[in-house]
Amino acid sequence: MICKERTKRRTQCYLMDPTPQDKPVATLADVARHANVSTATVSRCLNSPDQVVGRTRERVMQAVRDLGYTPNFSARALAAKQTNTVGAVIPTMENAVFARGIQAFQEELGRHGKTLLIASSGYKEALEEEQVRALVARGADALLLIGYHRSPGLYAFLRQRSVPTLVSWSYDAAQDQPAMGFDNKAAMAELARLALRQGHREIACISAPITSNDRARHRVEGIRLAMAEAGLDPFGLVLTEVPYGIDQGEVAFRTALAAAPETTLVMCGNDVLALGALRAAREMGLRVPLDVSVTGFDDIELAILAEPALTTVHVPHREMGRRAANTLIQMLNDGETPASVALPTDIRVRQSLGPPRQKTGL
Amino acid sequence: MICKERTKRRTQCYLMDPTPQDKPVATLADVARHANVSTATVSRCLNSPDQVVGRTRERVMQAVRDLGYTPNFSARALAAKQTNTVGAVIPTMENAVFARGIQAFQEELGRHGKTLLIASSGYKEALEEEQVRALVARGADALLLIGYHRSPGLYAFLRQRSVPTLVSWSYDAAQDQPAMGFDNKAAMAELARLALRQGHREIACISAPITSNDRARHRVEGIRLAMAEAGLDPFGLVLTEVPYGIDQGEVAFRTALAAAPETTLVMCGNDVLALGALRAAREMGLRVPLDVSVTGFDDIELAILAEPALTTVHVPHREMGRRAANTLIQMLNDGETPASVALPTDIRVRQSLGPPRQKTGL
DNA sequence: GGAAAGTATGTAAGCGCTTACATTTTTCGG
DNA sequence: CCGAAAAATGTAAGCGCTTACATACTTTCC
Repeated sequence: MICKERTKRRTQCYLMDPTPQDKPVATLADVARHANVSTATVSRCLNSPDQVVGRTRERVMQAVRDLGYTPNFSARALAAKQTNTVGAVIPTMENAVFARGIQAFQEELGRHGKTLLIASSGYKEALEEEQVRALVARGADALLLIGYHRSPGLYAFLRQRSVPTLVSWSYDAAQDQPAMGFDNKAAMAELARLALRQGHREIACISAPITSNDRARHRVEGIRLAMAEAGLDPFGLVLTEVPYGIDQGEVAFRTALAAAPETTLVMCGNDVLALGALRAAREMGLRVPLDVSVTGFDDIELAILAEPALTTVHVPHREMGRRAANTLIQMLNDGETPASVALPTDIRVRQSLGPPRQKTGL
Repeated sequence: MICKERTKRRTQCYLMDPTPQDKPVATLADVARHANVSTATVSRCLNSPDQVVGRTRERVMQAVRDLGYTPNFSARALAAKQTNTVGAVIPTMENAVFARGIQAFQEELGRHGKTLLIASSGYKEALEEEQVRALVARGADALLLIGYHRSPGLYAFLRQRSVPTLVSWSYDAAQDQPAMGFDNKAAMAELARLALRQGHREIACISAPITSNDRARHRVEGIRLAMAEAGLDPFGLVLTEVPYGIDQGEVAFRTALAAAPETTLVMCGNDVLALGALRAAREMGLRVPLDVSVTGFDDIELAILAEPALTTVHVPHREMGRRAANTLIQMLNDGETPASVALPTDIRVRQSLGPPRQKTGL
């Protein structure tokens, strides 16, 4: 049972609730008393052990063990004005892509003694802003954010609080915000060029909503760029925007094909949508890639397991996470703004993309 | 640039680094001064607004806005001795199952004004213990843990610190630790019974390492239970233990079939391993379920997309996460230990399980 | 109109730690 | 063996907030 009514002196808790486990938790001062040194010495033992002579250190460490002392994080953060914590706001953990990148990010941070605080925004801009502010209030020393798109006010806030911030999952040479990402537009354009070379002309795109999601927007732009290069009208692209999810991909595929039955290629903004599209195609009795080709983006583990295996853009998520961590740590140490990095992506050609069906006197 | 050398008076920072963004962040006291009230009043405005009369409140809130004040989390936590933070240690975020449950957990916590702190242990017991201690040191008011298996010392620590703790993803009536989970053994036994009824006798199991993972162990036990019920030797089960991952499932499938070529059914400890098994089967030219049946556990989204679709145990992960959040919040409020809950699971019969092949005079 | 009771606000003592500066102890060259 | 420099340790002032208790101001009711 918890001692809820806070009372001035902790010992009074005993009166109200004398359960044995409510023994007050050991503090630095307890350790100091037990080891017969000052609190400063204990603190030094914990934070910079080599400033303390061996014999004393032993004694203090023994006291720490005896009392089962654990430093209080809040007190430490308050006094030292740094938390060794890095925050990250991602759209959702349910997207394997973020889970993978963030896992690597966290592992690398851990290796450097930093802790990761994750928040998710559900792809909602307002919620993201809230989460960012919450992480800063909690003392995040640095921040990892996904994509560039967010209010100028938020960027200003981050600058005012001097919180080193790194953008990820995106790379845009035109932006001056440092990033560790990849060029969504170029990557998707390359995939589109490949498809166009195979003869596709009637193209549909299933994408996440593009207004507040630069990754999604850039991918669509990539398709349009390739179409323009090939002499097609970039606005001939049939675009269907849906939220994230396999089901959504399924729905969107039906919508798109209903709107444009001539479609021979459906390029999806990510693999999850593509998987949904594949499912819809199967249910509709369309053979992939004979009747219609489908492509994805991300190269999640399941892309290769799908039937047919998904042609997609491979993104080095783990490497991105790892390197983002290193970059952020360096920003923290040097206080310098690093140059943005565009990680290379490459196309994984598999079965879901083939030449378009011959026009049989339709 | 960050003012790194800490100096006694903040203003001295200016001397070393007069960049404009280093303007000191507004504190409670600043707000109080600006609104011409005491810090206590400001604090009350923020935490229990109805204790403050309207006119004063307005004035304070205006000051808060004017100064762009954000409360300092560490200071608040230190003074109030509570953080409104719940911690969770999961094996890995890369497992969609945890991602999904935790996402729901977080959403529900958010609805109640609590923040989630996630750590991952990589399925390593020692690391998990470390993470738990770290979360407690950071002031987690409560904890969500996966499975029962952990050192008694850790449980003792949690009790001593009176941190309400809920076990999840597991349910065992024999344990007195409160849980919001499901009965892994019973669920797997049911699936095994179904398979046995179809005539399978040569069974292999691909599982995560079972020594320090009660979920995995209970699932294996479930298979053995069903085998025993059917008059088979429970230790005739060919068990292959591998780490988590599609690739691992693939490897394990080959190993298992090499060791026991007669196998007609491969029951996997989770869907990811099963997906790997499916892939291996395909590569080996085995038809599923004609030559060999495969089952999974969890019912991840992709189970239905696999070829053939995976017969598996459906687990209500989102509901589990949501209810775990509610239970934990209740524990926090009442200080009472709730009864454990076993959520119902059910079998999703799909194509990957069929009757065993006829013995053709092998 | 004034005492009692209730409301609103202020005062100030911590919460558990870090760290600048002061003091004590050790080391070491001459 | 002495004194100065270096190393180890101690002292105490915060960090930014909450909250028990004190005080001031309103109501309420006889």
